[in-house]
Amino acid sequence: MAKGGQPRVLLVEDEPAQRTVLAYNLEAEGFAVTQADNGEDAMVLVDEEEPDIIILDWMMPKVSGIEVCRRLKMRPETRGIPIIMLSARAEEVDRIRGLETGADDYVIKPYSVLELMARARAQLRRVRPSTAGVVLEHEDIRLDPESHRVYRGEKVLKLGPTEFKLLVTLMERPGRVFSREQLLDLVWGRDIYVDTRTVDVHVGRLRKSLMLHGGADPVRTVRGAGYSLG
Amino acid sequence: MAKGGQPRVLLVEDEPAQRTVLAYNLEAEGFAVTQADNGEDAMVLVDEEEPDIIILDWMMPKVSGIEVCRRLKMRPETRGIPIIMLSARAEEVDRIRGLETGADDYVIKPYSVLELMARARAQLRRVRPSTAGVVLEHEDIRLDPESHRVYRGEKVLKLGPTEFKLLVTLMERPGRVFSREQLLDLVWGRDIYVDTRTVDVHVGRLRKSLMLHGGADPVRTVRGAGYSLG
DNA sequence: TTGGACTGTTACAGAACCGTCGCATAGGCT
DNA sequence: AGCCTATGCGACGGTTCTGTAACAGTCCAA
Repeated sequence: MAKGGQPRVLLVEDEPAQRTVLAYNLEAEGFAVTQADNGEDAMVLVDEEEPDIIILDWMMPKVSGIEVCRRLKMRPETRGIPIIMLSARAEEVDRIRGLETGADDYVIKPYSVLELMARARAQLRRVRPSTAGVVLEHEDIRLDPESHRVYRGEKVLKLGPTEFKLLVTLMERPGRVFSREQLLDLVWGRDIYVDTRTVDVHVGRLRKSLMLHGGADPVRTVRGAGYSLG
Repeated sequence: MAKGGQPRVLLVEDEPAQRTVLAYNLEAEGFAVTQADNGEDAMVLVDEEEPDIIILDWMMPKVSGIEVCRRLKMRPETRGIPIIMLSARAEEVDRIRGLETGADDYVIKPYSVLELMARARAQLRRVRPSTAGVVLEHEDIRLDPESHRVYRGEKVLKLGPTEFKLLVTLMERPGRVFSREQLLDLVWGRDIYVDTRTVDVHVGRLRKSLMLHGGADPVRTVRGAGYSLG
Protein backbone atom coordinates (compact mmCIF):
# COMPACT_ATOMS: atom_id res chain seq x y z
CA MET A 1 0.00 0.00 0.00
CA ALA A 2 1.17 3.48 -0.81
CA LYS A 3 2.00 4.77 2.63
CA GLY A 4 2.91 8.29 1.68
CA GLY A 5 2.08 10.40 -1.36
CA GLN A 6 -1.13 10.05 -3.22
CA PRO A 7 -3.57 7.36 -2.25
CA ARG A 8 -4.22 4.98 -5.12
CA VAL A 9 -7.69 4.22 -6.29
CA LEU A 10 -8.77 1.57 -8.76
CA LEU A 11 -11.85 2.74 -10.60
CA VAL A 12 -13.89 0.00 -12.24
CA GLU A 13 -16.79 1.23 -14.34
CA ASP A 14 -17.83 0.05 -17.77
CA GLU A 15 -19.54 3.21 -18.93
CA PRO A 16 -16.90 5.53 -20.42
CA ALA A 17 -18.64 8.83 -19.73
CA GLN A 18 -19.22 8.13 -16.06
CA ARG A 19 -15.76 6.70 -15.64
CA THR A 20 -14.17 9.77 -17.15
CA VAL A 21 -16.05 12.15 -14.91
CA LEU A 22 -15.24 10.16 -11.82
CA ALA A 23 -11.58 9.84 -12.72
CA TYR A 24 -11.39 13.56 -13.23
CA ASN A 25 -12.90 14.28 -9.87
CA LEU A 26 -10.80 11.72 -8.06
CA GLU A 27 -7.64 13.13 -9.55
CA ALA A 28 -8.72 16.62 -8.59
CA GLU A 29 -9.06 15.27 -5.05
CA GLY A 30 -5.49 14.04 -5.04
CA PHE A 31 -6.00 10.38 -5.82
CA ALA A 32 -3.82 8.47 -8.26
CA VAL A 33 -6.39 6.82 -10.48
CA THR A 34 -6.14 3.51 -12.32
CA GLN A 35 -9.07 2.70 -14.56
CA ALA A 36 -10.67 -0.53 -15.71
CA ASP A 37 -13.85 -1.06 -17.68
CA ASN A 38 -14.48 -4.68 -16.80
CA GLY A 39 -14.12 -7.12 -13.96
CA GLU A 40 -11.37 -9.24 -15.47
CA ASP A 41 -9.00 -6.35 -15.99
CA ALA A 42 -9.87 -5.17 -12.53
CA MET A 43 -8.73 -8.44 -10.96
CA VAL A 44 -5.40 -8.19 -12.75
CA LEU A 45 -4.92 -4.52 -11.89
CA VAL A 46 -5.54 -5.10 -8.22
CA ASP A 47 -2.41 -7.23 -8.09
CA GLU A 48 -0.38 -5.00 -10.34
CA GLU A 49 -1.26 -1.66 -8.83
CA GLU A 50 -2.05 -2.59 -5.24
CA PRO A 51 -4.62 0.17 -4.84
CA ASP A 52 -5.52 1.59 -1.46
CA ILE A 53 -9.17 1.59 -2.33
CA ILE A 54 -11.45 0.27 -5.05
CA ILE A 55 -14.52 1.92 -6.50
CA LEU A 56 -16.54 -0.70 -8.23
CA ASP A 57 -19.56 -0.51 -10.48
CA TRP A 58 -22.20 -3.09 -9.74
CA MET A 59 -23.48 -3.79 -13.21
CA MET A 60 -20.85 -4.80 -15.71
CA PRO A 61 -20.70 -7.23 -18.61
CA LYS A 62 -19.05 -10.59 -17.99
CA VAL A 63 -17.57 -10.48 -14.48
CA SER A 64 -19.90 -8.26 -12.51
CA GLY A 65 -18.88 -5.90 -9.76
CA ILE A 66 -20.47 -8.09 -7.17
CA GLU A 67 -18.41 -11.03 -8.35
CA VAL A 68 -15.19 -9.03 -8.29
CA CYS A 69 -15.98 -7.94 -4.81
CA ARG A 70 -16.64 -11.49 -3.64
CA ARG A 71 -13.41 -12.79 -5.13
CA LEU A 72 -11.30 -10.03 -3.66
CA LYS A 73 -12.73 -10.47 -0.22
CA MET A 74 -11.93 -14.20 -0.36
CA ARG A 75 -8.22 -13.68 -0.89
CA PRO A 76 -6.37 -12.75 2.29
CA GLU A 77 -3.93 -10.47 0.52
CA THR A 78 -6.65 -8.33 -1.01
CA ARG A 79 -9.24 -8.61 1.71
CA GLY A 80 -8.06 -5.49 3.48
CA ILE A 81 -8.64 -3.16 0.55
CA PRO A 82 -11.82 -1.13 1.07
CA ILE A 83 -14.38 -1.49 -1.69
CA ILE A 84 -17.07 1.04 -2.46
CA MET A 85 -19.82 -0.30 -4.68
CA LEU A 86 -21.77 1.83 -7.13
CA SER A 87 -25.24 0.66 -7.97
CA ALA A 88 -28.24 1.88 -9.85
CA ARG A 89 -30.58 -0.20 -7.75
CA ALA A 90 -31.80 1.40 -4.62
CA GLU A 91 -33.58 -1.53 -3.10
CA GLU A 92 -32.58 -2.51 0.35
CA VAL A 93 -32.17 -6.11 -0.81
CA ASP A 94 -29.30 -5.12 -2.99
CA ARG A 95 -27.79 -3.14 -0.21
CA ILE A 96 -27.76 -6.15 2.06
CA ARG A 97 -26.36 -8.40 -0.61
CA GLY A 98 -23.68 -5.87 -1.34
CA LEU A 99 -22.57 -5.74 2.22
CA GLU A 100 -22.70 -9.51 2.58
CA THR A 101 -20.23 -9.89 -0.25
CA GLY A 102 -17.92 -7.72 1.78
CA ALA A 103 -18.23 -4.30 0.21
CA ASP A 104 -17.26 -1.69 2.75
CA ASP A 105 -19.57 0.99 1.54
CA TYR A 106 -22.24 1.47 -1.00
CA VAL A 107 -23.35 4.43 -3.10
CA ILE A 108 -26.50 4.55 -5.15
CA LYS A 109 -26.57 6.10 -8.60
CA PRO A 110 -27.16 8.85 -9.32
CA TYR A 111 -24.73 9.76 -6.59
CA SER A 112 -23.33 13.08 -5.54
CA VAL A 113 -19.69 13.19 -6.55
CA LEU A 114 -19.02 15.11 -3.39
CA GLU A 115 -20.50 12.36 -1.29
CA LEU A 116 -18.55 9.67 -3.08
CA MET A 117 -15.31 11.54 -2.49
CA ALA A 118 -16.13 11.92 1.16
CA ARG A 119 -16.88 8.23 1.52
CA ALA A 120 -13.70 7.28 -0.27
CA ARG A 121 -11.67 9.42 2.09
CA ALA A 122 -13.54 7.97 5.02
CA GLN A 123 -12.69 4.41 3.99
CA LEU A 124 -9.09 5.35 3.43
CA ARG A 125 -8.85 6.86 6.85
CA ARG A 126 -10.33 3.75 8.32
CA VAL A 127 -7.62 1.41 7.05
CA ARG A 128 -4.58 3.64 7.08
CA PRO A 129 -2.32 3.61 10.09
CA SER A 130 -3.16 6.52 12.31
CA THR A 131 0.46 7.54 12.76
CA ALA A 132 0.91 8.47 9.14
CA GLY A 133 -0.46 11.93 8.56
CA VAL A 134 -4.12 11.06 8.60
CA VAL A 135 -4.69 13.56 11.35
CA LEU A 136 -6.72 16.42 9.97
CA GLU A 137 -5.37 19.82 10.79
CA HIS A 138 -6.59 23.33 10.32
CA GLU A 139 -4.96 26.24 12.05
CA ASP A 140 -4.84 25.26 15.71
CA ILE A 141 -7.43 22.54 15.42
CA ARG A 142 -6.27 18.92 15.17
CA LEU A 143 -8.61 16.02 14.64
CA ASP A 144 -7.63 12.38 14.85
CA PRO A 145 -10.35 10.31 13.23
CA GLU A 146 -8.92 7.07 14.60
CA SER A 147 -8.93 7.99 18.26
CA HIS A 148 -11.98 10.17 17.76
CA ARG A 149 -10.24 12.99 19.52
CA VAL A 150 -10.16 16.69 18.78
CA TYR A 151 -7.61 19.15 20.06
CA ARG A 152 -7.54 22.90 19.95
CA GLY A 153 -4.05 24.03 20.77
CA GLU A 154 -3.21 21.73 23.68
CA LYS A 155 -6.69 21.37 25.03
CA VAL A 156 -8.78 18.32 24.31
CA LEU A 157 -12.28 19.12 23.17
CA LYS A 158 -15.39 17.18 23.94
CA LEU A 159 -17.74 16.92 20.99
CA GLY A 160 -20.97 15.07 20.49
CA PRO A 161 -21.19 12.52 17.64
CA THR A 162 -22.91 14.88 15.25
CA GLU A 163 -20.61 17.75 16.05
CA PHE A 164 -17.68 15.42 15.43
CA LYS A 165 -18.90 14.25 12.03
CA LEU A 166 -19.71 17.80 11.10
CA LEU A 167 -16.21 18.94 11.97
CA VAL A 168 -14.66 16.04 10.08
CA THR A 169 -16.63 16.97 6.99
CA LEU A 170 -15.65 20.61 7.20
CA MET A 171 -12.01 19.82 7.90
CA GLU A 172 -11.70 17.50 4.94
CA ARG A 173 -12.02 20.54 2.72
CA PRO A 174 -11.17 23.68 4.60
CA GLY A 175 -12.40 26.77 2.85
CA ARG A 176 -15.00 24.99 0.82
CA VAL A 177 -18.53 26.21 1.38
CA PHE A 178 -21.01 23.44 2.10
CA SER A 179 -24.70 24.14 1.68
CA ARG A 180 -27.03 22.97 4.38
CA GLU A 181 -28.33 20.31 2.02
CA GLN A 182 -24.84 19.00 1.33
CA LEU A 183 -24.08 18.84 5.02
CA LEU A 184 -27.27 16.91 5.62
CA ASP A 185 -26.20 14.44 2.94
CA LEU A 186 -22.67 14.07 4.21
CA VAL A 187 -23.20 14.14 7.96
CA TRP A 188 -26.69 12.83 8.51
CA GLY A 189 -26.98 10.60 5.43
CA ARG A 190 -28.90 11.07 2.27
CA ASP A 191 -32.09 9.24 3.14
CA ILE A 192 -32.70 10.85 6.49
CA TYR A 193 -35.17 13.67 6.48
CA VAL A 194 -34.44 16.44 8.90
CA ASP A 195 -35.02 20.14 8.58
CA THR A 196 -32.14 22.15 7.17
CA ARG A 197 -32.37 24.46 10.16
CA THR A 198 -31.08 21.59 12.23
CA VAL A 199 -27.73 22.18 10.58
CA ASP A 200 -27.69 25.70 11.96
CA VAL A 201 -28.24 24.45 15.46
CA HIS A 202 -25.45 21.90 15.26
CA VAL A 203 -23.10 24.40 13.72
CA GLY A 204 -23.89 26.61 16.68
CA ARG A 205 -23.14 23.78 19.10
CA LEU A 206 -19.92 22.99 17.28
CA ARG A 207 -18.89 26.60 17.49
CA LYS A 208 -19.55 26.71 21.19
CA SER A 209 -17.50 23.57 21.74
CA LEU A 210 -14.63 24.86 19.65
CA MET A 211 -14.53 28.20 21.42
CA LEU A 212 -15.05 26.89 24.93
CA HIS A 213 -11.39 27.33 25.86
CA GLY A 214 -11.02 30.59 23.95
CA GLY A 215 -9.87 31.17 20.42
CA ALA A 216 -11.58 32.71 17.44
CA ASP A 217 -14.58 31.24 15.68
CA PRO A 218 -13.13 29.05 12.91
CA VAL A 219 -16.47 28.48 11.20
CA ARG A 220 -17.47 30.95 8.55
CA THR A 221 -21.10 31.63 7.73
CA VAL A 222 -21.69 32.44 4.07
CA ARG A 223 -25.05 34.09 3.96
CA GLY A 224 -27.39 32.52 1.45
CA ALA A 225 -24.91 29.72 0.75
CA GLY A 226 -23.86 27.70 3.77
CA TYR A 227 -20.86 27.19 6.04
CA SER A 228 -17.16 26.61 5.65
CA LEU A 229 -14.05 26.26 7.76
CA GLY A 230 -11.81 29.29 7.59
CA MET B 1 -23.97 27.72 -16.32
CA ALA B 2 -26.88 28.97 -14.33
CA LYS B 3 -25.49 28.80 -10.82
CA GLY B 4 -28.68 29.45 -8.99
CA GLY B 5 -32.29 29.21 -9.94
CA GLN B 6 -33.67 26.87 -12.50
CA PRO B 7 -31.46 24.48 -14.39
CA ARG B 8 -31.48 25.22 -18.09
CA VAL B 9 -32.14 22.61 -20.67
CA LEU B 10 -31.71 22.89 -24.41
CA LEU B 11 -34.24 20.70 -26.14
CA VAL B 12 -33.40 19.76 -29.72
CA GLU B 13 -36.11 17.83 -31.55
CA ASP B 14 -37.37 18.36 -35.08
CA GLU B 15 -40.83 16.99 -34.60
CA PRO B 16 -43.03 19.79 -33.23
CA ALA B 17 -45.54 17.61 -31.40
CA GLN B 18 -42.94 15.68 -29.45
CA ARG B 19 -40.98 18.81 -28.75
CA THR B 20 -44.01 20.58 -27.33
CA VAL B 21 -44.92 17.73 -25.03
CA LEU B 22 -41.40 17.42 -23.76
CA ALA B 23 -41.01 21.14 -23.24
CA TYR B 24 -44.21 21.21 -21.26
CA ASN B 25 -43.08 18.40 -19.01
CA LEU B 26 -39.64 19.80 -18.53
CA GLU B 27 -41.03 23.16 -17.53
CA ALA B 28 -43.38 21.48 -15.12
CA GLU B 29 -40.31 19.85 -13.58
CA GLY B 30 -38.73 23.22 -13.02
CA PHE B 31 -36.41 23.38 -15.97
CA ALA B 32 -35.98 26.52 -18.01
CA VAL B 33 -36.43 25.23 -21.55
CA THR B 34 -34.88 26.53 -24.74
CA GLN B 35 -36.04 24.84 -27.92
CA ALA B 36 -34.46 24.15 -31.28
CA ASP B 37 -35.74 22.09 -34.19
CA ASN B 38 -32.47 21.50 -35.98
CA GLY B 39 -28.80 20.92 -35.31
CA GLU B 40 -27.57 24.24 -36.64
CA ASP B 41 -29.74 26.32 -34.38
CA ALA B 42 -28.79 24.03 -31.54
CA MET B 43 -25.09 24.77 -31.99
CA VAL B 44 -25.79 28.50 -31.86
CA LEU B 45 -28.09 28.24 -28.88
CA VAL B 46 -25.57 26.29 -26.87
CA ASP B 47 -23.28 29.31 -26.91
CA GLU B 48 -26.01 31.84 -26.37
CA GLU B 49 -27.90 30.12 -23.60
CA GLU B 50 -25.17 28.03 -22.01
CA PRO B 51 -27.55 25.27 -20.96
CA ASP B 52 -26.83 22.97 -18.04
CA ILE B 53 -27.99 19.96 -20.00
CA ILE B 54 -28.96 19.10 -23.57
CA ILE B 55 -31.65 16.72 -24.73
CA LEU B 56 -30.90 15.82 -28.30
CA ASP B 57 -32.89 13.93 -30.88
CA TRP B 58 -30.88 11.48 -32.89
CA MET B 59 -32.59 11.76 -36.26
CA MET B 60 -32.77 15.24 -37.66
CA PRO B 61 -32.51 16.76 -41.11
CA LYS B 62 -29.20 18.35 -42.11
CA VAL B 63 -27.00 18.33 -38.99
CA SER B 64 -27.99 15.19 -37.12
CA GLY B 65 -28.08 14.80 -33.37
CA ILE B 66 -25.11 12.54 -33.41
CA GLU B 67 -23.14 15.16 -35.29
CA VAL B 68 -24.13 17.90 -32.87
CA CYS B 69 -23.10 15.69 -30.01
CA ARG B 70 -19.73 14.93 -31.57
CA ARG B 71 -19.01 18.58 -32.23
CA LEU B 72 -19.99 19.68 -28.74
CA LYS B 73 -17.85 17.06 -27.09
CA MET B 74 -14.87 18.19 -29.15
CA ARG B 75 -14.95 21.73 -27.82
CA PRO B 76 -13.50 22.11 -24.33
CA GLU B 77 -15.95 24.81 -23.29
CA THR B 78 -18.99 22.70 -24.11
CA ARG B 79 -17.59 19.28 -23.33
CA GLY B 80 -18.81 19.35 -19.78
CA ILE B 81 -22.47 19.77 -20.66
CA PRO B 82 -24.29 16.47 -20.25
CA ILE B 83 -26.12 15.25 -23.35
CA ILE B 84 -29.03 12.87 -23.36
CA MET B 85 -29.73 11.34 -26.76
CA LEU B 86 -33.19 10.36 -27.93
CA SER B 87 -33.38 7.65 -30.53
CA ALA B 88 -35.95 5.50 -32.23
CA ARG B 89 -33.46 2.74 -32.87
CA ALA B 90 -33.11 0.28 -30.11
CA GLU B 91 -30.21 -1.67 -31.41
CA GLU B 92 -27.25 -2.01 -29.19
CA VAL B 93 -25.04 -0.88 -32.06
CA ASP B 94 -26.58 2.55 -31.93
CA ARG B 95 -26.19 2.64 -28.20
CA ILE B 96 -22.48 2.06 -28.53
CA ARG B 97 -22.12 4.64 -31.24
CA GLY B 98 -24.03 7.13 -29.18
CA LEU B 99 -21.78 6.69 -26.22
CA GLU B 100 -18.69 6.81 -28.36
CA THR B 101 -19.64 10.24 -29.59
CA GLY B 102 -19.71 11.21 -25.95
CA ALA B 103 -23.39 11.26 -25.10
CA ASP B 104 -23.81 10.88 -21.38
CA ASP B 105 -27.07 9.00 -21.49
CA TYR B 106 -29.42 7.51 -23.98
CA VAL B 107 -33.18 7.07 -24.07
CA ILE B 108 -35.01 4.97 -26.63
CA LYS B 109 -38.29 6.09 -28.18
CA PRO B 110 -41.00 5.59 -27.26
CA TYR B 111 -39.70 6.68 -23.91
CA SER B 112 -41.43 7.27 -20.64
CA VAL B 113 -41.47 10.98 -19.97
CA LEU B 114 -41.03 10.21 -16.32
CA GLU B 115 -37.90 8.23 -17.01
CA LEU B 116 -36.48 10.96 -19.17
CA MET B 117 -37.05 13.49 -16.39
CA ALA B 118 -35.33 11.23 -13.92
CA ARG B 119 -32.35 10.76 -16.17
CA ALA B 120 -32.10 14.48 -16.81
CA ARG B 121 -32.06 15.20 -13.10
CA ALA B 122 -29.52 12.46 -12.57
CA GLN B 123 -27.17 13.94 -15.13
CA LEU B 124 -27.56 17.37 -13.62
CA ARG B 125 -26.73 16.14 -10.17
CA ARG B 126 -23.71 14.36 -11.59
CA VAL B 127 -22.20 17.42 -13.19
CA ARG B 128 -23.15 20.24 -10.86
CA PRO B 129 -20.55 19.64 -8.18
CA SER B 130 -17.76 19.23 -10.72
CA THR B 131 -17.72 22.93 -11.44
CA ALA B 132 -15.49 23.07 -8.38
CA GLY B 133 -11.81 23.82 -8.61
CA VAL B 134 -12.15 26.49 -11.22
CA VAL B 135 -11.09 29.94 -10.16
CA LEU B 136 -12.43 32.77 -12.24
CA GLU B 137 -9.96 35.56 -12.94
CA HIS B 138 -10.18 38.92 -14.59
CA GLU B 139 -7.42 41.48 -14.27
CA ASP B 140 -6.80 41.79 -10.53
CA ILE B 141 -10.08 40.20 -9.51
CA ARG B 142 -10.13 36.54 -8.48
CA LEU B 143 -13.27 34.63 -7.63
CA ASP B 144 -13.34 31.14 -6.18
CA PRO B 145 -16.82 29.67 -6.50
CA GLU B 146 -15.96 26.80 -4.18
CA SER B 147 -14.99 28.89 -1.21
CA HIS B 148 -17.34 31.69 -2.21
CA ARG B 149 -14.48 34.13 -1.87
CA VAL B 150 -13.60 37.16 -3.95
CA TYR B 151 -10.21 38.86 -3.95
CA ARG B 152 -9.09 42.08 -5.48
CA GLY B 153 -5.33 42.09 -5.49
CA GLU B 154 -4.61 40.74 -2.02
CA LYS B 155 -7.68 42.10 -0.32
CA VAL B 156 -10.66 39.92 0.42
CA LEU B 157 -13.93 41.47 -0.63
CA LYS B 158 -17.22 41.15 1.16
CA LEU B 159 -20.16 40.71 -1.21
CA GLY B 160 -23.80 39.99 -0.62
CA PRO B 161 -25.35 36.90 -2.25
CA THR B 162 -26.78 38.80 -5.20
CA GLU B 163 -23.62 40.82 -5.78
CA PHE B 164 -21.69 37.55 -5.72
CA LYS B 165 -23.93 35.83 -8.27
CA LEU B 166 -23.85 38.92 -10.43
CA LEU B 167 -20.07 39.00 -10.40
CA VAL B 168 -19.89 35.27 -11.18
CA THR B 169 -22.11 35.80 -14.18
CA LEU B 170 -20.09 38.71 -15.48
CA MET B 171 -16.78 36.94 -14.89
CA GLU B 172 -17.85 33.82 -16.70
CA ARG B 173 -17.77 35.86 -19.89
CA PRO B 174 -15.59 38.92 -19.49
CA GLY B 175 -16.19 41.50 -22.19
CA ARG B 176 -19.61 40.20 -23.07
CA VAL B 177 -22.37 42.74 -22.66
CA PHE B 178 -25.34 41.45 -20.70
CA SER B 179 -28.66 43.22 -21.00
CA ARG B 180 -30.59 43.89 -17.84
CA GLU B 181 -33.10 41.24 -18.87
CA GLN B 182 -30.36 38.67 -19.36
CA LEU B 183 -28.90 39.45 -15.99
CA LEU B 184 -32.28 39.10 -14.37
CA ASP B 185 -32.60 35.68 -16.00
CA LEU B 186 -29.16 34.52 -15.02
CA VAL B 187 -28.84 35.96 -11.55
CA TRP B 188 -32.35 36.22 -10.20
CA GLY B 189 -33.91 33.33 -12.09
CA ARG B 190 -36.20 33.18 -15.02
CA ASP B 191 -39.60 33.36 -13.40
CA ILE B 192 -38.93 36.01 -10.82
CA TYR B 193 -40.40 39.38 -11.60
CA VAL B 194 -38.41 42.34 -10.44
CA ASP B 195 -37.93 45.68 -12.05
CA THR B 196 -35.01 45.92 -14.45
CA ARG B 197 -33.82 48.97 -12.58
CA THR B 198 -33.02 46.65 -9.71
CA VAL B 199 -30.11 45.45 -11.80
CA ASP B 200 -28.73 48.97 -11.87
CA VAL B 201 -28.84 49.19 -8.12
CA HIS B 202 -27.03 45.92 -7.64
CA VAL B 203 -24.46 46.81 -10.24
CA GLY B 204 -23.92 49.95 -8.26
CA ARG B 205 -23.53 48.00 -5.03
CA LEU B 206 -21.16 45.60 -6.73
CA ARG B 207 -19.08 48.49 -8.01
CA LYS B 208 -18.88 50.01 -4.57
CA SER B 209 -17.78 46.69 -3.06
CA LEU B 210 -15.19 46.16 -5.78
CA MET B 211 -13.73 49.63 -5.42
CA LEU B 212 -13.86 49.81 -1.65
CA HIS B 213 -10.11 49.23 -1.30
CA GLY B 214 -9.25 51.37 -4.32
CA GLY B 215 -8.74 50.33 -7.90
CA ALA B 216 -10.52 51.28 -11.08
CA ASP B 217 -14.13 50.44 -11.87
CA PRO B 218 -14.01 47.13 -13.73
CA VAL B 219 -17.67 47.23 -14.75
CA ARG B 220 -18.46 48.91 -18.03
CA THR B 221 -21.81 50.52 -18.67
CA VAL B 222 -22.94 50.20 -22.26
CA ARG B 223 -25.56 52.83 -22.64
CA GLY B 224 -28.80 51.46 -24.00
CA ALA B 225 -27.50 47.88 -23.90
CA GLY B 226 -26.42 46.75 -20.48
CA TYR B 227 -23.26 45.97 -18.54
CA SER B 228 -20.07 44.03 -19.05
CA LEU B 229 -16.82 43.31 -17.31
CA GLY B 230 -13.87 45.15 -18.83
C1' DT C 1 -36.07 2.36 36.28
C1' DT C 2 -33.53 6.43 36.54
C1' DG C 3 -30.39 9.72 34.97
C1' DG C 4 -27.58 11.80 31.71
C1' DA C 5 -26.19 12.84 27.12
C1' DC C 6 -27.71 13.80 22.79
C1' DT C 7 -30.91 15.10 19.05
C1' DG C 8 -34.51 17.59 16.19
C1' DT C 9 -37.79 21.20 16.23
C1' DT C 10 -39.57 25.57 17.22
C1' DA C 11 -39.82 30.51 18.49
C1' DC C 12 -37.93 34.87 18.61
C1' DA C 13 -34.79 38.80 18.13
C1' DG C 14 -31.36 40.92 15.67
C1' DA C 15 -28.76 41.45 11.55
C1' DA C 16 -28.16 41.36 6.68
C1' DC C 17 -30.07 41.97 2.56
C1' DC C 18 -33.48 43.25 -1.01
C1' DG C 19 -36.46 45.96 -4.17
C1' DT C 20 -38.30 50.33 -5.10
C1' DC C 21 -38.59 55.21 -5.27
C1' DG C 22 -37.06 59.99 -6.08
C1' DC C 23 -33.88 62.97 -7.56
C1' DA C 24 -29.40 64.40 -9.36
C1' DT C 25 -26.37 63.83 -13.09
C1' DA C 26 -24.24 62.30 -17.34
C1' DG C 27 -24.60 60.97 -22.17
C1' DG C 28 -26.03 61.51 -26.76
C1' DC C 29 -28.64 63.61 -30.47
C1' DT C 30 -30.39 67.71 -33.09
C1' DA D 1 -26.37 74.89 -26.54
C1' DG D 2 -30.65 72.62 -25.32
C1' DC D 3 -33.42 68.75 -24.73
C1' DC D 4 -34.55 64.08 -23.61
C1' DT D 5 -33.37 59.70 -21.93
C1' DA D 6 -30.55 56.52 -19.47
C1' DT D 7 -27.96 55.86 -15.52
C1' DG D 8 -25.96 56.61 -10.64
C1' DC D 9 -26.96 57.05 -5.93
C1' DG D 10 -28.85 57.61 -1.36
C1' DA D 11 -32.67 56.45 1.55
C1' DC D 12 -36.32 53.63 3.37
C1' DG D 13 -39.57 49.98 4.55
C1' DG D 14 -40.09 45.23 4.24
C1' DT D 15 -38.42 40.63 3.87
C1' DT D 16 -35.37 36.85 4.56
C1' DC D 17 -31.68 34.66 6.95
C1' DT D 18 -29.14 33.43 10.96
C1' DG D 19 -27.84 32.66 16.04
C1' DT D 20 -29.50 31.16 20.23
C1' DA D 21 -32.27 29.50 23.88
C1' DA D 22 -35.78 26.48 25.31
C1' DC D 23 -38.14 22.12 25.11
C1' DA D 24 -39.58 17.53 24.40
C1' DG D 25 -38.33 13.05 22.78
C1' DT D 26 -34.84 9.17 22.31
C1' DC D 27 -31.26 6.25 23.47
C1' DC D 28 -28.12 3.93 26.43
C1' DA D 29 -25.70 2.69 30.54
C1' DA D 30 -25.75 2.02 35.36
